[in-house]
Amino acid sequence: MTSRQDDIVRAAARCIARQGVRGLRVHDVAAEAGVSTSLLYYHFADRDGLLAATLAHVDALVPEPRTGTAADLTELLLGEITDDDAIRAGSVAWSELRASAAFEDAIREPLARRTAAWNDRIQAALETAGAPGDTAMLAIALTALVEGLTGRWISGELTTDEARGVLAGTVERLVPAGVAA
Amino acid sequence: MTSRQDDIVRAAARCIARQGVRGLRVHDVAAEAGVSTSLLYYHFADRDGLLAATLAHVDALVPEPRTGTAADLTELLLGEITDDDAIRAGSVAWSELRASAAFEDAIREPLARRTAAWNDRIQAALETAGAPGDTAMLAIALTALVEGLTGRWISGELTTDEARGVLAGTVERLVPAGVAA
DNA sequence: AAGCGTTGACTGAATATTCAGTCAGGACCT
DNA sequence: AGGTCCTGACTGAATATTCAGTCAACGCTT
Repeated sequence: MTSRQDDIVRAAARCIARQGVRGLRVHDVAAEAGVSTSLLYYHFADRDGLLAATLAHVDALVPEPRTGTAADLTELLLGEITDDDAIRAGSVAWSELRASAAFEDAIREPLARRTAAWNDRIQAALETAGAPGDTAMLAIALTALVEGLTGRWISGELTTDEARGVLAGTVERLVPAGVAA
Repeated sequence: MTSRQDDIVRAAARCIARQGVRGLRVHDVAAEAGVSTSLLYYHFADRDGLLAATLAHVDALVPEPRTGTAADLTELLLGEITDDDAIRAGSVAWSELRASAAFEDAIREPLARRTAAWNDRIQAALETAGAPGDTAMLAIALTALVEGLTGRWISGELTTDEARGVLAGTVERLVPAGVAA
């Protein structure tokens, strides 16, 4: 991956955050990267190839799951919903990918892989915290809850604070009090 | 609404279930309905008009919120995730709309209205059931959880039974045992 | 060092494709 | 005849894709 390819892929990621996968225009990507449209076709086979490279790039950006400590759990989850622009852009892209997965087989596998990693990370945090019961199930529920709240958040139905409040309140109810300390 | 209009609207709904709102092509709708593209423009002003009629149609299919009884709560929520084709198609469309709302202002308001009605219904069920605490917040959390799980379900990461299992298990944890009885 | 051939990166302009939307008119009714 | 429902053929705008050719840099020869 040359630096120019990298520029293009990063530009594509920004465009996706703004317009969604299906709103992605090669012309826009070229403009965003400050190169000619043709160059995209020099470096990538076609629009789909560019898309694949961009997904791989975004995928690689996510830090590897670390084993969380007890204190991390709530923080880990709340970290997905903040006023940080990069976080919000990531959430928009994620939500877009999630919805697109129903129609485009190509993105299911990477999406599933990342979801699984996220679930594992949350489950590890739950177990470190000594949460009782089926922690695997609980982890899925928590990450799904975050995704659901994120959807409300980015579609403007909940403010950042409201979404965070609901999330924090629910975690408190789901995971016995001592754990969050 | 003539029967032909109805055919078209139903065809559009099927197309949306397959391709999503943003993947909806008027040509495909016409083919699905077995009529010419031109006829769509005879019956509807434009693509957006067709879309609006289709959304209204789908909307009308959803039963009016009734005051739920205690026994209803879990059932009410689980009803969103079943092997019924119509339910699944509705979920796909809903998820698509939710993701699109980040990019298209036009659909935010109707989406928010339906979400609010759904939240109210769940909150009412919670109160009838005598659930303690902030029932408004809990209702939001539960509906958001359903949306999150639905996303996993329609993107193939969870089977119907797995999604239902996680949902049922989480409701049980969130709402004190006696309530579900 | 100066000339020469070659290559990889890149561009502008042209072309191909996709798609919503239009229009003139046909069929069928009353 | 006149209205209603309907169609096939078309258009224009937006978009993706291709292509011929430019340019700077590099190695090789003398």
